[in-house]
Amino acid sequence: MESFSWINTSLDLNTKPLKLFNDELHLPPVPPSPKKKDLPSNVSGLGTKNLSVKEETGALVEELNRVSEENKKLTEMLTVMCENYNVLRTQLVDYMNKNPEKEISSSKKRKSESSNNNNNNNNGNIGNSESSSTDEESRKKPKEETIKPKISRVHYRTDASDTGLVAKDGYQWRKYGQKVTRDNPSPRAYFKCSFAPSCPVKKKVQRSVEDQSVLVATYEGEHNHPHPSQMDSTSGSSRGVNMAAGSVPCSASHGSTVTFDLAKSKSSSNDRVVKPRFEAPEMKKFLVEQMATSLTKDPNFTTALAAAISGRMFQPNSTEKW
DNA sequence: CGTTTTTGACCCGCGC
DNA sequence: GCGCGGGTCAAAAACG
Repeated sequence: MESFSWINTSLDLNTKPLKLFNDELHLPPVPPSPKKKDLPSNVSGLGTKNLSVKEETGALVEELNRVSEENKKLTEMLTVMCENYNVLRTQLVDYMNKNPEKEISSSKKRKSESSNNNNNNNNGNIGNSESSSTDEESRKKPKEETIKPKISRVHYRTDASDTGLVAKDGYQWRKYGQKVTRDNPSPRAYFKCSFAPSCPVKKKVQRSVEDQSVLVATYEGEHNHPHPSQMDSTSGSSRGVNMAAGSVPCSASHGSTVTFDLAKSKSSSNDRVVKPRFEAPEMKKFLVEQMATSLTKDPNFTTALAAAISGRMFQPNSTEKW
């Protein structure tokens, strides 16, 4: 039951062109920690070659084409991944429908807690009300097809040496308890969202029994407030943070059909924006973390990145084209 | 000084 | 009814 497979987010990037590009410019290898004062002396030889400007622009255009093609490929890959995920999720839901007695024993919560939730939900009809009422209903009528898990589980890979139980998902959490459970020697930490009680989301974080370097975070409920990292960026025109959060590839490719809705929810009143997005911020974060990890671990990527940065540093004028 | 973390006590559901 | 175990509370400590 508990076995899970990691999404292979290793993108196997085609980093060669960047290296070639670097070589074509006859640039010196990037020093480990280049000081900016050294730059002019390094570049001085480059600036004299006016003849090679055309070659360079040609190479740039070629490179641009390559990159956009690669971008297209990546987008397609991500789309396929999203679709695969949806298929898997559908299968899981089907499976759980066929085996109702095995699934989620999560609804055996305290009475007081559920009453609290109801109180909250009566006041503000925001997003989460649907899921908790579903929880109530599912307790009364377990045979209905309402298996919409408001509980999602996310796995974070961390350093094995990192002893903390901090799953960095961007939200602010307040720890309210810690327990050593029977089946797992490592303690389980209990967190509430810092916006509690207005935001009823809770999470449990515990290291995996099988792999101590894996943090298993179990989320209960949905945040009824925007992601903290998005609050600053949404107001301005720059969407840099959002792009970094990884929502772009799906929106760029497939419109609203591609959604990660682990914690299935009808669109809340907050969702005025028409832009397609991952429904579960945890899932989004998870994907981003995975991609970031696999990217940073990939020496090809780091060298390519260094080459790209150095290329831009030596050609400050060309930045306008990007 | 306000907020967060720690940690032992307590609550509650479940199985026997 | 009792014990067990997971989840939560809340006072004290730690922290910024």
